[in-house]
Amino acid sequence: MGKIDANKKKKLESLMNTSFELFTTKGINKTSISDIVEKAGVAKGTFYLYFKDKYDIRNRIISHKASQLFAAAYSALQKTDIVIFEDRLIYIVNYILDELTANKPLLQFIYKDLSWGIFKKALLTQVSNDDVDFAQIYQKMIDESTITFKDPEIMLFLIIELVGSTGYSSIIYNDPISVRELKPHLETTIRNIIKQFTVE
Amino acid sequence: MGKIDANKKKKLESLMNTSFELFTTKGINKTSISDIVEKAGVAKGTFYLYFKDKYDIRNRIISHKASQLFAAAYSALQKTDIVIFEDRLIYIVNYILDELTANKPLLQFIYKDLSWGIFKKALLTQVSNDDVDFAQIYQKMIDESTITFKDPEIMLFLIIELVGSTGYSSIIYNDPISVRELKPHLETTIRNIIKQFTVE
Amino acid sequence: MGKIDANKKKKLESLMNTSFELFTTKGINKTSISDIVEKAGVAKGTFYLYFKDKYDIRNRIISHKASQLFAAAYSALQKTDIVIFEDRLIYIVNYILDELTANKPLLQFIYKDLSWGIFKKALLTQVSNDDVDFAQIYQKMIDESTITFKDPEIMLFLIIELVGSTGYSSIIYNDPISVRELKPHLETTIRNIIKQFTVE
Amino acid sequence: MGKIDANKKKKLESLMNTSFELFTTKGINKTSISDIVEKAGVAKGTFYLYFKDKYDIRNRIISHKASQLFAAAYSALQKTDIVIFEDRLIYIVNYILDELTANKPLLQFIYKDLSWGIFKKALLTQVSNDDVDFAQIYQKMIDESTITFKDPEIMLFLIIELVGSTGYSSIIYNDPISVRELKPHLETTIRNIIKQFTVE
DNA sequence: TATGAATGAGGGTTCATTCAT
DNA sequence: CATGAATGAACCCTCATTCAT
Repeated sequence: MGKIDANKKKKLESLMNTSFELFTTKGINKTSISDIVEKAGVAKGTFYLYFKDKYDIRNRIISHKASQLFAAAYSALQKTDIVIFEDRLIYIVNYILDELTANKPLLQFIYKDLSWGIFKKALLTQVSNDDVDFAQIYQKMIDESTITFKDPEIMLFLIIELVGSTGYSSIIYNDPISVRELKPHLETTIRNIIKQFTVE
Repeated sequence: MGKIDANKKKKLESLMNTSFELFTTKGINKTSISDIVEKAGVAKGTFYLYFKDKYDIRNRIISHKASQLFAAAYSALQKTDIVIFEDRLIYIVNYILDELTANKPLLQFIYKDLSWGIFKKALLTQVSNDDVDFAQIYQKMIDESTITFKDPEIMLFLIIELVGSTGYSSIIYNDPISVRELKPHLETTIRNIIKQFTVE
Repeated sequence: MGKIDANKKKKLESLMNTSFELFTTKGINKTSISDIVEKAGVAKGTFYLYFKDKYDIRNRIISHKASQLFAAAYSALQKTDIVIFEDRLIYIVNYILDELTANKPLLQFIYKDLSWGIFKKALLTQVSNDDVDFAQIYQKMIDESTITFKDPEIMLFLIIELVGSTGYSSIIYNDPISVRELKPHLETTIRNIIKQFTVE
Repeated sequence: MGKIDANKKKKLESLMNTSFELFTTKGINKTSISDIVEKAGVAKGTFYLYFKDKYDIRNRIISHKASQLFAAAYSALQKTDIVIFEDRLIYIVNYILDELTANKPLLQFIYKDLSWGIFKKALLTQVSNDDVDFAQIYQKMIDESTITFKDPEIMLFLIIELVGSTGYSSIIYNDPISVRELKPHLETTIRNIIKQFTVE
C-alpha cells in the first residue's frame, strides 16, 4: 500500500470514527456533514469523495460494527470450552447483550431508523473484505453440532428478532423489565425455539 | 357540542388523516408541515394550534391506529367461538398480521424511527378517552382463561416483540421468509412461550 | 362611573400592568400580544379594543411612569425644607437616580428604542388628565426662586440629557463609573450649568 | 492577497454597505436578512458565512463608522493650528456635530436601540486592526496639553454623553432647539466641565 | 486528490391581526 | 363589548451539494 493509499485510508477511517461518535451522541438527524468534516479535520468536499451521503456512511459504519461485535463474541466463545450448541448460542446472545448494555449509544444507533435492517444484512452477508459475517460462524456452529436442524435460517431469524427487539427495550428503557430479568426468560425461550427446529 | 367545537374536531381530524397519508407515503422525515397544511387545506399557523410539532401529531396518530387495530382484532375474535386462550391469542396475532400485510404503509409507519415504542405504549396504556387499550383486553382474556400464568406481562412482552419484529421483516421485505411461511413457525413458538409461562 | 366603565378601566389597567411587567422582564421585542393577553387574562381581540398596537401601549405606559416618577420626586421634595433652587433641582435628580437604581428594568425600558423621546415628551407636556407634567413643576420652581434665568428650557434640556445619559450608563453598566461615584461630579456640573444660565 | 481573499473582502464590504443603507433607511427591525442579501446580490447562506446575525453586522458597522468619524475629525484638527486643549476638543465636537447634521441617518442608526453603547465601546477601545480608537487620540491630546486633569476619563464620559444626547435631540428633532442654537451653550458647558476637572 | 466559499431551496415557527360568533 | 379560532405572510437559519481553484 503506497503512501497515498495509506493517507486515503486514514481519511476514510477518520471520517467513519468521527461520524460514529457524532451519530451516537447527537443522533444521525442532528448530525450534519459540516459537523463531521469539521471534527474530522477535512474539507467538506472531501466527504463526497468517499461517501455518497450521510446514510451511506451510516450503513458502512453499521456493517463494520456488526462484524466487530459478532467477531468479538465468537472469539470469546472460542476461549471457553462450551460445546453444546444451545449453550454456545446462548453464550453469544448473553455476550452481545452485555456488550450492548455497556454501550447503549451503539445499540441506539443500530436500532434507530431503518438501521436494524442494515445491521441484519451486514450480519448475514459479507459486506467488506476485512469483515467476517455471522452467517459463516453460524453455519460452522451448526456443522460442528451433533444435532440436525430443519430450516436453521428461520430459527436464527426468530432468535435474532426476538433477542434484538426485547433486548433493545430492556436495555434502553428498562421496560417492562431489566436485561438482568430478561435473560433467564430469553434463555428458556431460545432453548424452546431450538427444540422446535430440531430434527429428532 | 357547538358548531365551533364541531369545526375544531373536523380540522383536527383533517390534519391527522392528511398527515397519516403523507407519513405513510413519503415518510415522516420527508413530510414537511407545509405539505400537511397544504393538503389539509388549512393555514400553517392552524397546525400549531392543534399540535406541538410533527412528532406530536405522529404520536397521536400512532396511538389512535394502535387502538383501532387491536379493537378490530378483538371485535373479530368475539364473533368467533374460540375459547382456548392460546387459540384466542394466536387468532389476534394472525388477524393483525393479515391486517398489516394488507396495509404495509401502516406497518412501515408504526415501525420506523422510534414509533414502535410509542405504539407499544399506546397499546398498553389508555391514551385518549375514545380509545381502548389492549392491556385491558389482554387482562380480560387472562381472567377468562382457565390457565394461571406467572408474569403474564413478560409473556406478552416476548410475544409482542417477537411478532412485531419478525412480522415487520416478513411483511415488508419478504425476508428471510414470507408471512405465510412465518405464521406456522410463529404459532409454534408462541404456544411454547405460553407453556413456558404457564403455572401447572 | 358605571359598572361597565369600571370594568373597562380594570381591563385597561390589567393590560397596562401586565405589559409593563413583560416589557421590563423580556423586553418589548420579545413580548408578543399573545403573551400580554394571556397573562392579563383577556381575549386577544380585546387588546385591540383598547390599544392600537404594542407601541401604543408602550407609549402610554411610559407617559404614566414618567409622571409617577416625577410626581413622587416632587412630593418628596415638598416634605423637605430645601429652598435654594440649585439644591432643589439636585435633590430631584438624586431622588430619581436613586429610584432608577433601585428599579433598573424601568430604566432599561425608558431608555431603550426610541422611548427616551416619548419619556421626555411625557415629561414636558400633559398627556393624560390624571397625570401631572414636570414642565409645570419646573416652572413653579423657577417662579419660586429668587434667581432669574435666561433660557430656562434649554438649561433643563441640558440637565435632563446629561443626567439621563450618564445615569443610564452608570446604573445599567456601572461603566465607566458607578452612580455613587457619578453623583458628586454630576452635582458640580449641574451647578455650573445653572450658573451658566443665571442672569446676574 | 489572493484572488479568493480579495473576493471575500469584496463580499463582506458589499454586505456591510448594503446593510448600512438599509438600516439607515428602514431601520434595523424592519430590515430582514432577505432584504440585505437580495440587495447585496449574494445568497442567503453567504450572509451567515460572514456574520452571526443582524446584530453582529450592525455592531461591526457601527464600530467602523465610529472609527471613521473620529479619525476624520482628528485629521481635520491636525490641519488647523489650534493648540489649546479646550479649543481642540470643541473643534472635534463641532466637527462631529456638523458631520452628523449632514448625515442624519447615520446618527439615527448610531443612537437607536442599544447601539449607543456599541458606539462608545468602539470609540474607546480598538475593535479592528484597521481602525483607530479615540481613546488613544484623547490620551495624546491630554499629553500634549499643558494642563493636568484629575479623572480625565470621567471628564470625557460627561462630555460624550452630554454632546451625544443633546446633539441627537437637536439634530433629529430640532427640539427643543436647533444644533445651531445648541452649539454655543454646549461650548460653554464643555469649557466649564473641563475647568471642573482641571488641577490647578 | 483536496479544498472550502458559495449556493438557495426549504425547513420550522411566530405572531399581529381579523372576524364570525 | 368580548371572544379566540383562524389566518398566512414573514421571519431566521440550516445544510446538502457543487465547483472553481
